[in-house]
Amino acid sequence: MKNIIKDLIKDSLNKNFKGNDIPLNNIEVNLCKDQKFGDYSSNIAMKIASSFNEKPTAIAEKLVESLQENRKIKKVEVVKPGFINFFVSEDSKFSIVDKILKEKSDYGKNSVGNNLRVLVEFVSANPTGPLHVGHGRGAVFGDCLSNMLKESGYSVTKEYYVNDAGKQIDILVVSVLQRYHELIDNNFEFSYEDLYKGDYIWDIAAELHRNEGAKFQINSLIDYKNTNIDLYITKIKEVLSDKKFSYIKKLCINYVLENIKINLVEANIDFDSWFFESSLVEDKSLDRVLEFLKKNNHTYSKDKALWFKSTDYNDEKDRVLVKENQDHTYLATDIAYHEKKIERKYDLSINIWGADHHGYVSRIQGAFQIFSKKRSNLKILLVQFANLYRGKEKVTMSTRSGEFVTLNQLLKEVGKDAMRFFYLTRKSDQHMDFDIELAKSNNNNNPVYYVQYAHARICSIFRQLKKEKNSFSYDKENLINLREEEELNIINKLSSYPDVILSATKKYEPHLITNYVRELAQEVHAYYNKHQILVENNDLRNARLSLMEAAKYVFQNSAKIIGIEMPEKM
RNA sequence: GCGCCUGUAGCUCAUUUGGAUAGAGCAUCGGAUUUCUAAUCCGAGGGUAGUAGGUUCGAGUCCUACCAGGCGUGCCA
Repeated sequence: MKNIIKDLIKDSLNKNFKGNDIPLNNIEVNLCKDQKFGDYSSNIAMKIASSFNEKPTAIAEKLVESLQENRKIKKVEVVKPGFINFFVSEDSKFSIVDKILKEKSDYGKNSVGNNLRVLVEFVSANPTGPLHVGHGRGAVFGDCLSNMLKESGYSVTKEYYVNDAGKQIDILVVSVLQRYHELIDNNFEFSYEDLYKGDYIWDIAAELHRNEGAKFQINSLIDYKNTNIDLYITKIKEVLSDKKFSYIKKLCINYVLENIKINLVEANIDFDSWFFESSLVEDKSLDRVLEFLKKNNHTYSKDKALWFKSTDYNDEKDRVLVKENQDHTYLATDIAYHEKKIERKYDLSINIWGADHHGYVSRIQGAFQIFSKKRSNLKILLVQFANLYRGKEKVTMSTRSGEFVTLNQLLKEVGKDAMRFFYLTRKSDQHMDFDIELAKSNNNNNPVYYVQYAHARICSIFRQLKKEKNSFSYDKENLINLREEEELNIINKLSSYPDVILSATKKYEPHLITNYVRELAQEVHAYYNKHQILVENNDLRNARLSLMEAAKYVFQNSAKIIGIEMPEKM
């Protein structure tokens, strides 16, 4: 509909201002907030008024006069500052119901994606412990965004980047070894301040002990108790042998990743691909990328370290790729990983990061630019953390101390649907507060129930219809019976759904969809309360049922994108 | 210090690439069910959009300064 109006305006512009410099491809047509202004409006007259030195209203009048007749437009008006308001004919409004009933689960889809290959990388939490609520928002955001992109015709791969090669993993191994030795021999003092302390460390140690006995016991490290952690790790690898250390490492990573996968599945998130940092070292991609950077003058050596000239790309300072001790940094493998994304021929890479990583954006964008020559191919979206509250008390979290609320706990407390919906009601770059107590104690205040209830009510109507031994038969001609204000409101809402999907996708803003579906639920509840759907008159009843059936599809289609259930009964 | 993000009703947040009277939910108060599910609906009160300027037909939205909060500023990941 928007496009039809745009074309009409374009045509009229050509008639009136031919030869002049008018942005024909940039005509704005928007849905009206208020019904009294009509259904759609355009501000084109005000936009171009200054360049013709005429009053906006005068230009608007001129444009309206030469507008072509169209049976879908009932009326066109010019209002005060210079808006042109369009009133859509009833016929054309009803046709949206017909369209939905024909397209069903396809209603809302579009093809702007044109099958472009998109890689969405998200969560990517270090496999050093279970996912906690800090990861939740990004996880849900990334998953929903992927669903939206699919709906818009992109070919989407969801990927989790597993940091299994760095120092943090070694610390995890040491943490497990510590508990393992406590299980074998309490006198073995293996303490170190910075180790991981969660219960899962005990679980892994116990599994190791159960399966392998005392095979990994070591006795000669007490002298290194107070050295720095790097030295400590090196020493352990030496005493234990690299082979045994790697064995335990593999065990740890598998254990933690399994746990993460289970959590994600419970949150209705599944990944297409798990990319391991270690593979970049093993297949020499890292070496290759470092060589390329060196050769092309993007690096230099200083203080026995290799530096990346990230200041060439808006970074505040240059960054180290290879440390003095010849270990590579996280950045080095991350650059190799992004080079790999280009090599894997994705048209668009989307990274979803916690907002605390924003300082990292320019250096990765810079590196990406070096390999792709096109900056626009990498989109980095930052998701603000949700502050977690229990009542008035803020919950502080730290993976190290082991004091964190896991994603699993949150899922159990508030449920998958509520969690996903709640996370998605806010713009992702906006800080948000998540009060667990409120979400737990006040289930009926949760917006997700409001939406699901609207859908369940519709289903209930159809159940009642069956009970009355009646049936629903659809006839397009019947739709003219929909004359109530509430019915037209619902029709308007339903017709804007494809636009919402499109603009949510373009702007990477899933919250537009949760807002939309809540508004639709509101219209449906209001209608349900005021009007009886199962009326005596066959034509009217079928018309109303058609409308409800259409609404049902839109509820289901948006629920699929949001990733929640739409129960038939509550 | 420097950089990025944020500031909208008592609280949590919306506000469609700058549009018409800034909207929801929660909380408060008052109503609605012989009816397809009351997890619902209808109504009321509640605002200097952090502050001060600027840009223009028009600013919560863009620009500048200041104030307040968050994050970043590692040869950590």
